Amino acid sequence: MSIVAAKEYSHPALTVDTALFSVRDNELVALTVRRRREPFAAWWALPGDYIRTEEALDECSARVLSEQTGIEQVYLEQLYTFASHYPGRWGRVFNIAYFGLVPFTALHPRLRADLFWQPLSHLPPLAFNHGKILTKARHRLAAKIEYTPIALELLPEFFTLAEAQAVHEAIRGQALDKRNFRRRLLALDCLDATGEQLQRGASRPARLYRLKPDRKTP
Amino acid sequence: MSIVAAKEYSHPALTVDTALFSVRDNELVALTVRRRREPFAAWWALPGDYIRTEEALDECSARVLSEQTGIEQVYLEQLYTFASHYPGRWGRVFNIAYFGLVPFTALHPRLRADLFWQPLSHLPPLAFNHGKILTKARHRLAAKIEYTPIALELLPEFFTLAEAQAVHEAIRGQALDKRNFRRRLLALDCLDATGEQLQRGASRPARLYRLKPDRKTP
DNA sequence: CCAAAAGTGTTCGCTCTACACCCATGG
DNA sequence: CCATGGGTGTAGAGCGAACACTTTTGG
Repeated sequence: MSIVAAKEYSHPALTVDTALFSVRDNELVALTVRRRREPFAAWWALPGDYIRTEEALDECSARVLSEQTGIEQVYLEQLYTFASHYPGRWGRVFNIAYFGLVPFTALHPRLRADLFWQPLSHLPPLAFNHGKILTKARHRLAAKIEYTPIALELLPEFFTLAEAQAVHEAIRGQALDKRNFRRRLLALDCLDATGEQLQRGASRPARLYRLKPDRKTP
Repeated sequence: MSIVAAKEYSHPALTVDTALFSVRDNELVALTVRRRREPFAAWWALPGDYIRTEEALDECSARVLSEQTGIEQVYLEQLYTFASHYPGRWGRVFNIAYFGLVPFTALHPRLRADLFWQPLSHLPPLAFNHGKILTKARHRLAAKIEYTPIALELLPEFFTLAEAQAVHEAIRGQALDKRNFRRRLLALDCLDATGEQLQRGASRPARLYRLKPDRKTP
């Protein structure tokens, strides 16, 4: 890298935009925000914002989710950086895209009219290049679920094995064998059986598990 | 993303820096450039530059490699984006890091005094955060070699199976079984046997292969 | 006692691994 | 004929996939 006066080069705007997934009724959904301003006023967009001076990238993604959706404590990882150009005063924009997973219950109580969980099977067009970001995030999720227990981040703190299986089935889009699923998940040794049970309806109660507190991030 | 006047936010410098790997004498090496200017004058750095206006990210990585090393036709993929801060007039810098693979022969004829292939076993300190970038690139390479034939990008157009095996062994740092390696690689169905043979020294000639022309990028 | 979801083992086939000898060539 | 690296097959172990019944509870 040859250092020269930086002003000879473009100093464009940088945003962090986050594709945030959850699972509702056994269906994979992504969070969108209704835009209020031009460009793309009234379109759905991913939560995102310009990066603030001195802010770290991971912090920025978490801050924006907190401000725009009220969600805290999200699993986040960096996804990809895109370069775009828009006519008018915005000009060149770089999006540093993040990829996030939350339990559906994390947002539900605060869901407002300008926030909406889009089922991935019926996505509307999104503002800017957010459709492309979401597509890439979806591929990352589909790939990563095959070799890490990352999908457990979509569940609340305590969950049953049946719930864990439903989440995996929603992402993979196909049914899994119950015995094989349980054996493999427990073999990863990342779950603690709490001893508690969940009684739901007219059936045998299910044991509740949670992620081991000292596990590595998936 | 709420659109506001962009000038309320930081408009920092953006660089693209590329960790370029090759294999020399069965050892994994990374290309570094000797810096001429402050900061970090005379330190080794990864090839990189500021992004030019209107330039796409992939193009920028390829351009910088071409300008600074003369290498064309490199396998490149985006790696990660880092945010750093340096005192003085440079201030905030974002590095969009790339990860590249080339046959060792691609550079050798043009190797100049300010370019050096660093053996990864004896890395000097690098300028800026380039040591961190290189570490991350190395992890990506080690992970990806396990499930894609990406390491073949380190070989010239025509190569023997023994050469392919040597490259994998250099990256993994351990010897592999010859029969198992060949069986697996050929089973991927990404190689064409050219029918040509390579005679080298006092031994049976080796068949030459090349990547199938219509293969997908690894 | 019936409906509903939870929980539990075994068999089979395939894939991965370990392993040793003959072949073609140049000197 | 000897040294050098190229090329080949098979047997055993481990892993993942397929598959059905019993248990616990509420109504």
